[in-house]
Amino acid sequence: MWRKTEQKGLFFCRNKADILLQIFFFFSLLELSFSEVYHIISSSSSSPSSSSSSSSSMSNEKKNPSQYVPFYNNEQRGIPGSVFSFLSDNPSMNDQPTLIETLQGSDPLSMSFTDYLSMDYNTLSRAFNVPCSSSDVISPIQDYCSREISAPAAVTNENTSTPDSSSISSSSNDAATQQGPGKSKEKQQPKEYEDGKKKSNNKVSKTTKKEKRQRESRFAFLTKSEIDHLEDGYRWRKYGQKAVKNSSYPRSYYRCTSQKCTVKKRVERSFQDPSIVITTYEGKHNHQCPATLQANTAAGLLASTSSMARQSFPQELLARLLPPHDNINNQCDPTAPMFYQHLNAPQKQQQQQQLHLLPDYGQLQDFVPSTFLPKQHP
DNA sequence: CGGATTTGACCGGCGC
DNA sequence: GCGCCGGTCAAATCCG
Repeated sequence: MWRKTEQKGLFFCRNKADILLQIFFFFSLLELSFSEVYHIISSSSSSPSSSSSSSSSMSNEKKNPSQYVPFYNNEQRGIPGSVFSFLSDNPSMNDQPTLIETLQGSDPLSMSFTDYLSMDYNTLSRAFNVPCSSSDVISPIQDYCSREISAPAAVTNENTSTPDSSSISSSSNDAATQQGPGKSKEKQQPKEYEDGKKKSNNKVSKTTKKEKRQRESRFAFLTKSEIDHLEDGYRWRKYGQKAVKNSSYPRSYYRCTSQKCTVKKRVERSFQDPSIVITTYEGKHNHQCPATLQANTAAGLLASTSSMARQSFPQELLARLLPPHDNINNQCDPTAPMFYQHLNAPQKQQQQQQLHLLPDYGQLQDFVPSTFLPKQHP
């Protein structure tokens, strides 16, 4: 599925913040919150403090956020620092504001990864204490975003100038706002939440629409790809295509094919850089990712209950996902063979063979550099 | 033949 | 009120 896009060169981690954003994006697709992920980590951790934390305690009471948010800067609070240790590899980390401190006024436990994806890139960068050059960050649509979600902003980098790189962007507003000068910003999707209703039944008051509008989560990301419709593990049905003003590339509209799932996405190409695909997701899936389910079933990892299925996957994922410092430090090395696009033919073949031996992680296989994946021992 | 895609028509919001 | 535009519908068409 995503292997197609890998061959075209999909994601490219430029720095730690990019990696984090991609991880966040993945977890957002799983609709996992920090607390859920931390619980998954802690339940498998060998440390006494974390292994003793039970699921019941998690669900029954709301404790200090520092106990559940892995980015909290204090291992003495029971955080499995090794898991997210790459986030604090800076010796002066203790002097830096933690994610919690940075996100003043936010309840980290109540935030999903989707919420974090909606944060400002600078905020994330500060919170994670990762470098973020000024040229990496643009916030051209923050004003628009404020209409819908409290503090989202575009998250991307300058890599449109680097041919083989791609960026990941998070925003609650319409990705099309990045395309053209201004015109669309005030007119973005006033009725896109009226999905599935007959036109004759669409007489909904403005206030109702506004309320519904605020409930929907939405984010967009940019991908350098020759393929318009990127596989993300979910099944989509195309229900429309429109020409985009000031762009020679059409915009495609997709709807999740799962029953009662109202998630939609739009796919379009940037008219400024046609090699960039702008994918805008809207809403949250009310079901599991079919690709994940399939992979877990095939690998015999799928538990009988959906809750176990949700946990087993990221639990293993996190153990594999987070690399040692050396790997992280190498992310900025453009020569590092992290993705197919950087591999020569034999390497690509080898990588592809390895991937075929692995469980299908759906979109993760594209988010996570191949070096993060477990090595296959004969 | 059933599901997915295409594509023209239609609707509603918004600016003028 | 009118026209533009984004978003959606649904019949026609395609395809495995």
